[in-house]
Amino acid sequence: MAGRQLTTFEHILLGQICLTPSSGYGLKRIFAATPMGLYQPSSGALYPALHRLEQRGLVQAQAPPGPDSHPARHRRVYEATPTGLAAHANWLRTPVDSATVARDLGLHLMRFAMMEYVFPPHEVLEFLQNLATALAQFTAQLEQYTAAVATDLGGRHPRLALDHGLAVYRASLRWAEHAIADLSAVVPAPSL
Amino acid sequence: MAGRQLTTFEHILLGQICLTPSSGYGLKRIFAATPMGLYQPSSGALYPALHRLEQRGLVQAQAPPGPDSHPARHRRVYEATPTGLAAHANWLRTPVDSATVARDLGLHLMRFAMMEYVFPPHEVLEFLQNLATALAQFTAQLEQYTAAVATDLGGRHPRLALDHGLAVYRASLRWAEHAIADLSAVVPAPSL
DNA sequence: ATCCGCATGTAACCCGTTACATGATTCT
DNA sequence: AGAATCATGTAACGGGTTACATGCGGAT
Repeated sequence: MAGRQLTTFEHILLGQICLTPSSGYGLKRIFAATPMGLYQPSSGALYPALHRLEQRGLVQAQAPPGPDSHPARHRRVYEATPTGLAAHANWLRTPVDSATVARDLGLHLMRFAMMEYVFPPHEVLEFLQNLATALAQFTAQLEQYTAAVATDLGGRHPRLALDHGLAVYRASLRWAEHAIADLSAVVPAPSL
Repeated sequence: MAGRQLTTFEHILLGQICLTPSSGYGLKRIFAATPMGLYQPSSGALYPALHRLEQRGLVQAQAPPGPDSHPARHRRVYEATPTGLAAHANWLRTPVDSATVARDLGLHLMRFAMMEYVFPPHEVLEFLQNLATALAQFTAQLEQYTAAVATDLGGRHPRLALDHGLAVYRASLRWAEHAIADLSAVVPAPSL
């Protein structure tokens, strides 16, 4: 039934629509307003992606509500179908892989931002815990690699570049731990 | 003369070849061995890219050196042409834009790693200084944005995600400052 | 003799970018 | 009425992924 799996972009669109029914243009504005629009989708990416989501039955354009004359012609507001909501929740539950956590960090943060009203607190904490574990593993591997090639690195720059990675992922790990503490404060604990 | 500008991927391939003449397979191995091959190029991306670089006259396959029987059939080792070296140096000199420094951080680190034997120390320091400035500007903007939307952020997660960005880019900035200090120690200063 | 790793290449497919086209709504 | 903005769409193009094809070289 399901064809190939969704693009990252499609997943993010679907997530936004799950959060708030939106039109294509509305989504564009959201991307533009978002902290420093790191990615500004083009029309040629946006509208075809929405059509694909619609064809899969993950979203549907709201039927023009105005029963009168010309019912909101041209404006297509999409909302998520039950299938779409399920697909989105499923995506949010994708495990964090320590081998690719560095490459996918931005994506994981996106997922974290989107799971606030979809997951119960304990599942959010579980996600953050997995993220922290993956980051810890990754940094450990990086340290190990650094130690292994300590001498025969061709020059100072590669070593400094490694240091950068280490510094950044450690900061990310500290953030994850802080976020866990912050969110745990509200939800004291699953009582056991 | 020059068609459209090179892909990021093409620039990185060119840079590697400038550093060390390599075959396609050799480049593949380099990517695989590099700290956790965040990106593993496929044959379908690698070989066509090398052909494009060759057609532009940026690299050229070494003539089979063995004058005897079958001169290293099948192995194509590329080396950079003067044009290629110039294009690479030019790419390394691309300014760091504070508006996109977050998106391009990985790329800038890649460039930093590659400029060790291409640039004189003072130019490397200049690059790091520009990077630091851009990161400082970017984090300042992020802080400003955070303050502006402090109240009407819909939930806790978006705020935490912003905190993550801030933490990471601050770590990057600290690294840049550290790298400047580290490299300046060797090159005391341009004497004025 | 065969199997595996080296090494290069190609074709189908998909998606994002660029650039353009088009119509509706609102402001002046 | 005319301009700017809202809003959706499409065509050409390019490049990356997947998957496959091919040939050479050394190992068992």
